[in-house]
Amino acid sequence: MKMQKISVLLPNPFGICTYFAEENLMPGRFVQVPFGRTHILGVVWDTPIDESFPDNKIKPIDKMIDDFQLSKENRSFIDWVASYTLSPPGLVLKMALTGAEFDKKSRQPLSFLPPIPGHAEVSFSSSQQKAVDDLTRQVKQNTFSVTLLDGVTGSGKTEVYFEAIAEAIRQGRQALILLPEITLTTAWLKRFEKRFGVQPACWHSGLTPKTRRDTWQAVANGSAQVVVGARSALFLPFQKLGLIVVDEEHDSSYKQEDGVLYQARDMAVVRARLGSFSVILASATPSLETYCNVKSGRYQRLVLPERFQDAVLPEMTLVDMRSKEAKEKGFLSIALKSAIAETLQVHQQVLLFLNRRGYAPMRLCRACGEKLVCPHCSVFLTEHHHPAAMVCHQCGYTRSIPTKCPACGEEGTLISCGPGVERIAEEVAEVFPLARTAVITSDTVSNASAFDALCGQLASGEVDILIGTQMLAKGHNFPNLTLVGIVDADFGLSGGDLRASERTFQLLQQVSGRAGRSVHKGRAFIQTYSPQNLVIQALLKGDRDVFMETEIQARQLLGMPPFGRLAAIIISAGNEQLCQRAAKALISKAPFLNGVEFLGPVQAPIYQLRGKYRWRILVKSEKTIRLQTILTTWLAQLKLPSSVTIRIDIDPYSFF
DNA sequence: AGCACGCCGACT
DNA sequence: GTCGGCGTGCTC
Repeated sequence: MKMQKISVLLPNPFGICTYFAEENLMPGRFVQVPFGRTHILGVVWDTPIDESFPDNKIKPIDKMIDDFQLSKENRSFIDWVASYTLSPPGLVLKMALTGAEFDKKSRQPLSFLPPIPGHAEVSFSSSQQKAVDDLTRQVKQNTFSVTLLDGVTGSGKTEVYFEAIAEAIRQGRQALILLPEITLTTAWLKRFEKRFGVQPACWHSGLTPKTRRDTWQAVANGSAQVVVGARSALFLPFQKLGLIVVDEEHDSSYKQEDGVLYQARDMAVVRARLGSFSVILASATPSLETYCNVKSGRYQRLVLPERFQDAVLPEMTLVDMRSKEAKEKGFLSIALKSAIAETLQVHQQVLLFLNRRGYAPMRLCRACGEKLVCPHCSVFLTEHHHPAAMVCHQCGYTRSIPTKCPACGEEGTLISCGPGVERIAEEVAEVFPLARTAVITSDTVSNASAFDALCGQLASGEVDILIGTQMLAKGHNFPNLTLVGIVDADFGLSGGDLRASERTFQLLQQVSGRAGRSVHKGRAFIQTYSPQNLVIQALLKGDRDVFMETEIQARQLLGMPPFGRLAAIIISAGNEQLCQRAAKALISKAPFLNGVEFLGPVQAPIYQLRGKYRWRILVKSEKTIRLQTILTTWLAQLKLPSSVTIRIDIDPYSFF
């Protein structure tokens, strides 16, 4: 029989390889092929055959797999993401094949019951109904569109986009909902079940291999009609995707920070464009990028006003921590402490927010000035009391809390600097010994059931004071929670991060919004050392749009995204000299081009991370320039030692 | 990315 | 004398 050559994309950095097949297999077919000493799953790709590759090195495929195909839409998406992020297409395919296994058949495959679009009849206010009508019309049209669903918690965003999902199901198409933190969504799943009568398929990193395999297959064969998942769900092999909802679209966890570096919210829009369907971006505090896209008319916007007249904004009080009367000792101001006392008096609940895990962010020797740092990273070790240890928040390195200074050997001279949530809990216990407190961080609440248990405790009034990190920003409303204290509003404002202000504003606005979503009037106390700061002022006035406009102006002036393009080049190596030399070599080859700037190299803010030294180069260009092409030609010019790794981060979110 | 081969330190 | 560290080389 005559052998045909086919191009197969493999789920590894190699990507496209040529194989022999007995027939001309069409792109999208799954095949098992020999590769090195192993046999792996690949997909016949659209790429032309590499005729320069010698025939005698081409192996025949093992077998073809008939169960599924990877549609043209999915293949284009993989190619698009690869070329945009400058990642090998094979690594993007790998994300799409996580869970794909064909030889293993589940004995009892998980079946996903079809969601029932008309399971529950929902009544809407007139503005909600208008949004529902708009969104369902868009889903019906089967054309590409992006809509920002703009409304605070409690405005009925979820219920509104549920109707768009119902419409997609009625159209016989699949729907995908992306959520930032998939582990803490029991409440969301309950609402879904109430509306549709069944649970949707879930996709996240915590799935068992069996569930993963079953879910992958159910998505591929279309029997899973609705999938709710973390960002990686975007790469599932949907057969007839008709809607993507990105909930909490501003959430920075949509940016994948290792492996293939992509922004799931943006890629959702790309996926929808390739498949000609609608995307709904839902948020109470939209990202600046989305806000700008609405302004320019690229995205539509539907605003949901509060469902109830009350509970609009909590009463905001700024506490200037520079003033002497603000505090006597500790980290809670007199004003905040008396507000806590008042709240406890009337048996209402308090939330204290501090975005710092552990007891203290640093330990310092007051005899010699030594600070405890991580042996693998250039950061301070955070002191934790529960359990007691010094922990590196970058790499996880853990050691005991020393009793004497490791540098000068003095006994008892190490002091804890600054507060973490545990230290706030300690102060609360001293000042309010009778109050029942709970500390909520990723250290204390590691999974969905723990979080649910805690929500239950809070709802039933078993907790008076909740102390926690940003984990508390989201989640349901507690009607009896009427006071929010932001312990350190300035946290996150310093540092050269492009989105520091934006993120802080979003976070603090969400946290303060936890107060008084109920019949009771809510109050928020914001402790700050920089009361004149734009973010703090905007927060105080609750004026999102003014904040956004000012931030837009600042970014526009600097040519920063979304008004310009940005890529970060991170050069890392275990050998310090080698790393620096590579960085210098790279910059020396940087082309001189109009509208493109190469900034750096500089040592990364966290110079040493997990034992690797790191240098950074930032490339900034005008919006009209395709940065990827420039980067590829630039970086192809020189061969670096194999012990030096280069990472390209298009549209970077992290700058350390 | 895996997975091999290959050349130098602490153990039965 | 071996087990094993991860440096570099290869996979259609």
